[in-house]
Amino acid sequence: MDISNYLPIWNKLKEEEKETILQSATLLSASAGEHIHDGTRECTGLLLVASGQLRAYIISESGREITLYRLLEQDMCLFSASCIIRSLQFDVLVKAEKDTKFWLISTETYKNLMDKSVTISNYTNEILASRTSDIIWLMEQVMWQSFDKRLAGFLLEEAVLEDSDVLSITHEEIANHMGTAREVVTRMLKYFQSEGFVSLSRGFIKIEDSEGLEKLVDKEN
Amino acid sequence: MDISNYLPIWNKLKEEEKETILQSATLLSASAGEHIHDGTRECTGLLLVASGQLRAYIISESGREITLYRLLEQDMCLFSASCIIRSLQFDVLVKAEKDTKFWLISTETYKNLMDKSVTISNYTNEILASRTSDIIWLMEQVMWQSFDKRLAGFLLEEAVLEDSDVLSITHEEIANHMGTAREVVTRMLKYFQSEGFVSLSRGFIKIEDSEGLEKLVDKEN
DNA sequence: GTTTCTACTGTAACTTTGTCACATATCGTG
DNA sequence: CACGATATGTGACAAAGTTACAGTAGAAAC
Repeated sequence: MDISNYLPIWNKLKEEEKETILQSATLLSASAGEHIHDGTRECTGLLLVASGQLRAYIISESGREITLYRLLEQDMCLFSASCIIRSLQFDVLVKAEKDTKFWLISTETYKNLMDKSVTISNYTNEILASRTSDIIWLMEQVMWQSFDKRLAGFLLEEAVLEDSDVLSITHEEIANHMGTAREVVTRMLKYFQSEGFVSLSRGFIKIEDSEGLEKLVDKEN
Repeated sequence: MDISNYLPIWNKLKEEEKETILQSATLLSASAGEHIHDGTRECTGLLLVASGQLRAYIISESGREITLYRLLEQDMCLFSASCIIRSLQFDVLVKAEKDTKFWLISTETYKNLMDKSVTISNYTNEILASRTSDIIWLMEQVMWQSFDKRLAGFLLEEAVLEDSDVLSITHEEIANHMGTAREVVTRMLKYFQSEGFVSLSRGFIKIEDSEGLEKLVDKEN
């Protein structure tokens, strides 16, 4: 399985462009928990996920985190390559949430490709726009959704990603995804448990009533 | 004064591209307060500000607003043209904050240019990345800054934009910029007044001690 | 198998911010 | 000057973030 299967625009590329990509992309692995890009300006390069799951997040001076979006198979991460696009002036961190394989394309290579190929440049646009959409969606959630709904939504989404009703996650990790404090998560989870939505044990959350959680998410007020 | 002075990449364009832009761009005006793009999917087109000031913002179901960024002379607004870039799936509204002149480039024209010119496509990338930076910066502010600092920063920035120590703005308008409730703004402004930072009157805020406000913004904790 | 250590969870008290319900004040217009 | 509309002020309460600490499960050490 080579990189061509993971680039939707592959067929639109010229032979020489394909060749350049094949030559310069290296397939790497990261185990769950490993840091891939630490947000400093040193350019990691362009990431294209082959399998597994990455998490892009920002972190405050005091160590508070919030997940901006996740990267699954075929997703491409531009923010780890801020040096390609001058105007990216912020520190997004990327770490593996599961064991992950990904291609790394060097920034020089990609920069060259972008400068020559409209196809690649326009594809980059699409990716950027798509990430921006994700971030604005997150902003809307953070600004205007009550925490109980957000947490319910997070648990349901997590169950999909894990493909299981039993989530292997700590309150602290949830807090880091959602940009809040661990105590706030604990408090709300206790409430969810008292309502019979979930049952709690150390390091695990079992979803007992996903319909109940869905109703909460969809509730009007 | 034509559009060429407002496009930094003008000199890099081919003659025919310049021609196309000159042909299709129309110079329009909007008075302060006027809506330019209402966030529905119908594509307004691409905006390029010649003079004045625009505000891009999002709005919640309950009518709460928050300003994502502002557009000044030479700034270009892509989000009013979500149909150019498929992946833009959100409703950003744009309104004039001052009397504004701007060029409107039709989406078809721009789409064609983007599909042919690497220069234009890459420039679009820069703009998108730059807006994304703004939004992430805003996210960091909203998540991790206390409200007193945010308000102090807002007042100082506003004074720069208005080039005056006397801001002609209501508490409600400030709340809409900052994504909070009017009462919260009133409460904090009263506190600022009691500290001698500002003096308040109906529809106006006078900055009496900008150093005090700056100190507040820069304060460690 | 018990002890010890560490990471995880629970909780109370308090601060800050957001919400709700009104009261009061100021300005422009008739 | 009265009236209506918009703007501001305020108290009581709710939701979420902070601080400080206590309890507890599971892994590691003995």
